[in-house]
Amino acid sequence: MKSYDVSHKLNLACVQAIEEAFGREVSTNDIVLQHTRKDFDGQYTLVTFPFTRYSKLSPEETGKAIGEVLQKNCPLVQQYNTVKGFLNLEIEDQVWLDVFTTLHRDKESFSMPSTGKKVVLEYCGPNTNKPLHLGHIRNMLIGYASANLLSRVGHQVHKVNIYNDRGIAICKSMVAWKHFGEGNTPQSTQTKGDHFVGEFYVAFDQAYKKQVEERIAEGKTKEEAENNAPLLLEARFMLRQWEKGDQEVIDLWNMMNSWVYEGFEQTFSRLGVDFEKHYKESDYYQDGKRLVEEGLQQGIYTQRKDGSIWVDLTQEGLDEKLLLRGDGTSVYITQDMGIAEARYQDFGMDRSVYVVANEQDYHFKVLKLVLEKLGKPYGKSIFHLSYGMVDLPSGRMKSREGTVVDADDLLDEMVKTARHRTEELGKVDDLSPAEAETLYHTLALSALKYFILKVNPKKRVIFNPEDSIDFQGHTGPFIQYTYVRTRSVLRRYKGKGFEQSQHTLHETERDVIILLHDYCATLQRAADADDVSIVAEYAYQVARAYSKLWSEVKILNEEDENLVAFRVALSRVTGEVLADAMSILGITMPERM
RNA sequence: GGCGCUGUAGCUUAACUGGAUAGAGCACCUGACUACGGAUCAGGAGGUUCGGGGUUCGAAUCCCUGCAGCGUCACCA
Repeated sequence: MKSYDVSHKLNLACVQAIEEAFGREVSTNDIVLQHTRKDFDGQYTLVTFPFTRYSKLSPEETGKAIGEVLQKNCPLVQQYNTVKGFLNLEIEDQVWLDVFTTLHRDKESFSMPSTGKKVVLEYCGPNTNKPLHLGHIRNMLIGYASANLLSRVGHQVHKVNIYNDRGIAICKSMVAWKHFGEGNTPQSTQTKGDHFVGEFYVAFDQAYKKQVEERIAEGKTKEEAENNAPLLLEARFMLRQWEKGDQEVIDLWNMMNSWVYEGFEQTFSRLGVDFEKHYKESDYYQDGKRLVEEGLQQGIYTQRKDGSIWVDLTQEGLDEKLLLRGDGTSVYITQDMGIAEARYQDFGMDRSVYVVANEQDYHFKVLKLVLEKLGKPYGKSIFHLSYGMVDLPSGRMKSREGTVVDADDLLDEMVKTARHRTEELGKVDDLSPAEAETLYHTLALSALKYFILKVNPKKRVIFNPEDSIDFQGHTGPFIQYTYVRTRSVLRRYKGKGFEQSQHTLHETERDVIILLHDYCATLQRAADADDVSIVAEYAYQVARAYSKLWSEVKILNEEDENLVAFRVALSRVTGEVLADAMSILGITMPERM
């Protein structure tokens, strides 16, 4: 809660006013204060319906009674008006000017105190047998931005990644490389490592399909053919060899995975995301077993005749769930239990956030319950930040059908578009080639990141590769452009610094100040809701309000030099808030564009 | 089939968690001091918030029901 928070002060004033007017104590939580709609006079509106039962008056009369007391007692309130059950409060301009003076003068005005809470946030979680795609991009952007947001509101955040680096999938790539690779490497073929390995995953699938067809032609049933095609048998054999620790297989596996990691690192860095630690499934997949044994000892889990271990979640409305196979090998959830434990040992976090698509909602419900039943502190700390998957107009992306939107290709495409648009406008023809390239990259990423992050993470999104992503309107580049304007003003201004002002506010000035005033509360709301799109939406509103101000008042060409100093200061703070909000989203601001 | 998620202008979306006449952007039409940066601003047109009930002073939001799409219910990960 900031000392300059007008709505908080108003909230308290309303509580007192209601007590004075009707002799009833109400809680601050009962007060619904909202920003006044544009069509009415005022900046805050109190909804008075809930208080009619105390006042025994009509909603409108209730509002008048409260408004009367507020006008008399509360120095913030200049005037009031009522419309039906809504009491609109007009705040003194000087209040807003004082708020702005604080925002402008006090370097700490947008900082937030440490909460002392440790958060581990996992995102990305790719398989190591193929390159990253649009789904991973959404995951990474949401993950990275959420981590920034949580950190911005005072938590200590650790970003981690999990590599799904073992299993049948990577074995397929390995088998295919042995057969068709001819000893080639990413270096020898000038191919990005993850793409290189991905090509063999596709090659496996094609060769496998061919084998299946041949065997069907030989008179085998479809099922027979699919289950016993030599390539598949070979991949399964390789998986078993891997689990046995066969050195040749392990070496091949290490080599191919290292190619993939190198490729991933390039994409991470291009996208501007990073991790404090990468967990590898292969290092931990055995580790959950001890926890399962523990649960079995405590009688929380049950063992069947075949030796498999299960947890009964029917009381919780779910099913019975397998935790350990009859032969003692672990399943997906077993390893996630182990990794949760490892993570707690590494970081001792208060909260563990998993940024994973909503197709795994059920899995995380189970994981949380299973660990809670064990009484582990990291059980109840689990939060699945479940986001909607990215689909194409034709439905789900399918690698087999080649409809996957590749992350690197999409980035290339965006940079190309940014270059075209920038060259078309011709505003920065004097930049050096290197500066220009940096700018195209900055704009391209802004367009892409904003496009994805402005949507509520929970919603499923449909991405049409045919439609290009906009650079105008409700977009990242528009917000960057607004920032660039504020920078342009600051570059040109040679006058004195702003101290304070007492002028009558222009409507657009008031609108901008109120938005800046709301910044910290908005960040908090976004963090509480684990919804970074709230930050994106806010940045857009600020940019729009400033653009409107730009068109309606003069800044540098205003005659009153105090007013110029004020508007320059307003431009500075606006620019800083825009840059800060966008940096949470992982978007950087150019000085010119 | 059980469970879960989603459904808002042609398209992409917002609505501060139950509040005023559902707010923007794109696309379409019209206009903007020879401009402190026009990647902008202003205006127009575009809505049965999937359908039907219910709760409430008040519902896009909560409850019931139907429809559509998707996910999940593997000794896959």
